[in-house]
Amino acid sequence: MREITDIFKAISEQNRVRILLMLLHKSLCVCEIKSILNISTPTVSSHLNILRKAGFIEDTKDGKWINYRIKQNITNQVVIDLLDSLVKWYADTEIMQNDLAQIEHVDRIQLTCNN
Amino acid sequence: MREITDIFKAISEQNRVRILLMLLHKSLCVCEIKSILNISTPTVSSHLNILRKAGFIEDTKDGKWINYRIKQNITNQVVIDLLDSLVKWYADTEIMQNDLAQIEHVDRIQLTCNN
DNA sequence: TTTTCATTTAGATAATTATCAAAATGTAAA
DNA sequence: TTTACATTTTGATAATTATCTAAATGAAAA
Repeated sequence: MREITDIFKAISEQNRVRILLMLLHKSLCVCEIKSILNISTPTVSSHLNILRKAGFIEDTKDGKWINYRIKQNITNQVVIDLLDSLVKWYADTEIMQNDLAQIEHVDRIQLTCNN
Repeated sequence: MREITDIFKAISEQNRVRILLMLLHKSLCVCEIKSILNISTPTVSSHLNILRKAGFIEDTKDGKWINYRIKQNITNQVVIDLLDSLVKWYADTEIMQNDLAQIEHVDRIQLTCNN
């Protein structure tokens, strides 16, 4: 029971929902997410950790960067159902549309990730 | 967007999920809920207020008591979908089975609600 | 009209959470 | 083997939340 409410808690914060919606369209590194959400790197890292523990995402190494993406083989039915629903529920929101437009033009090479 | 995360917040707390699952089977008053969750009356009242603001429940008067029940004409699609999923997600949990067994035998007349 | 009693509100407190700056880590490139 | 830099961890702080007791409210019954 605690496990399920932790999944709900994970999507109860706007920045984390924005991260999930972006990752549903494209894998991203911490500094790319930071550049869109305009919050500090440690805060992004903390949100990613919460989403990972809840079972939504996983990470893979890519040179200097760590790519975060939606988990590949999800077995938890709550997580499966919620990922499926999130796009539908947030489709009409302006913030999601803006974020998705922005990730198309994000370039990690040009980002200075510590500032 | 804020409105949707508030809905997730509402179901991110175990006592509130237990209340929703019970109300999906039977309307209940504050003191009946209190007798099952073993928390104080004001705390139950606060949880019900959060669930009401999120759009899950409504209340009707019944003599001395106020009956809380699942909202009758829900238009918010997130709330509709979540109520539909909650039973499925929690069906296997021991707490839910215990709670549902208990509400069958609850008798508001015998409960002393202020203690 | 007074009393009773279910519920809500107020006020206080302890726990949790989102956040940041600074320091640590770890790895790829020079 | 240094250096550079993306990310994580640490430590601190402000905001939010769950909870309680005590007081207030409001309506039904006596």
